[in-house]
Order: sequence, then C-alpha cells, then structure tokens
Amino acid sequence: MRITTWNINSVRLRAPLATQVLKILKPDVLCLQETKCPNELFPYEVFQEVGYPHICVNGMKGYNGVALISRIPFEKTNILNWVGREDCRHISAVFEDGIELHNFYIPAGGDEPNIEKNEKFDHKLKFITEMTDWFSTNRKPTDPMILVGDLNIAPLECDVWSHKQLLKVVSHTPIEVDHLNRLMSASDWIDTARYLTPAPKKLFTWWSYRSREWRTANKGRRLDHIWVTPLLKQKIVDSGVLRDARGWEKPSDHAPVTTDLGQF
DNA sequence: ATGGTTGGTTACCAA
Repeated sequence: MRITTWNINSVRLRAPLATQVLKILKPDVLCLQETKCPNELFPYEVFQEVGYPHICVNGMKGYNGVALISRIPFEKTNILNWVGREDCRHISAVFEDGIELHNFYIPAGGDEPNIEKNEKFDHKLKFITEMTDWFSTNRKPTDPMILVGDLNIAPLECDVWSHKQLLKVVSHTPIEVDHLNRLMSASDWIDTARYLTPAPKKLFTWWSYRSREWRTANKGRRLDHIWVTPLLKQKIVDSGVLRDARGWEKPSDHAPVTTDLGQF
C-alpha cells in the first residue's frame, strides 16, 4: 500500500500537477491539503479519469480544505471538527482491511509564537491538544492507523535548514514541538520518514515561495508527515519526498511525501 | 532587522 500526502495549495489550479504526481508515484491513496475548493466545485473527473474513482472531500471557499483520492474503496469516511470550528482541516477513511487513515491540515499558526498576542498561534496549539485528547479517548495504539498531513511543524533539528535560526520561528518552536510529541505519544505513532531516514540526515518537504533559488539555498523545512501505529511499523518498506515537484511550473510550495507499507 | 512570493477573494488576508 502506497500513501502520498501533498499540500497542493489550490486543487483547481493544480489538478494537472496532481495527475502528474499520480502518474509518477502511482500511490493507492493521495491525501491533499489546502484544496481551497468548495465540495461542489471539486474536480472529481480529473482524478476519476486517471484511475482514482474513490474520492472524499471536505472543502470550503477560499481557505483550507482536505481530500482523499483513492484507487482502493473506502469502507466508511468521516469528518471531524476541531476547536469548535468547521474549517475543513480533517477527513478520515477506513479501508476494507480495517486500516483507518486520518488526513489533517493543522493550522499554520501566524507569525508570532505567542498565545497572548497571536490568536492563530493559540488556535494551533489548541488544535494539536484536541487531536491528542481525541486519539487518547477514542483510539488505542493497538488500532491499525495511519495519520498524514501538513502538520505545519518541523520537530527535529534536522527537519529545518537552521535549527538555531528557526527556534523562534513558528513551525519549529519548542512549545509546538512539545505539543507534537505529546500527540505522537497518545497513539505511539511512528514517524515513517524518520524510521527509514533517521536523524541527523536533513529532510525537507517545504520551501517558501519567498526564498528564490530554493533548490540551491535549500532553506527548507519538514512540515508534511506520514505516521503509523505500531502494528504497521514492521510494514514500512520505503519513504520519500518528490522534491522535483517543487521545481515544476507553477508549483505548490510543498512537495509530495510518500510511504510504502508492504504486504497486508 | 526586514522583506521576499503565491492563491483566492475582494478591494486584503492567509500562508
């Protein structure tokens, strides 16, 4: 089973790039974030025409939005709301083999890492705390689960181009990393990318639009993640970042991230 | 210390 996650930054603008991703990576399921597209305007046909008939979406006008695009049928799908908002940051599905897949778009958190001064940062931390509580209450680490998405946090020193220079930059602050680690502990999640590519090897999935020469400067961060619960740990066989996609014409600022889980 | 770019909407906001 191959899972790919990608913050597409507008699914309508980049549906053709998404079909490129499908053609190159051939994932069983493509999980998208920042689709920025109301459900009734989602380009279902584009994906159905290239062999992905099973699609479930949770979108809104202008902001956020997530989607699951699959070759494999879903047994059931679900949408959860977080921190009392209906802002389209989650969608989940259970496959016929019982594996549950959660796709999240965690709030970016604004510019200032201060919950008093910046409501968006407060919202981000509350969002992660609520995720932690939800998984603690409603699921067990022994459940077969996959969690993917743009989590908007680069937890390790080697997940950013400069640990020192990003310590006070939202996405890499100690309080965010603490929150993310607590979430990981709630279900004993395994970070599949780091399982196969351990620290201190640098690994990035996002390069800002604002930094020119993104490839050579390589001021990236690893914001996009694929986690699995312990039952699936022994099945992790490969993982990678389609870095080339960041260099395509009119790219997303995120590159697709893929994990292969062998024989079920 | 600052500003850089992009997308969607609306006359700017979020990332």
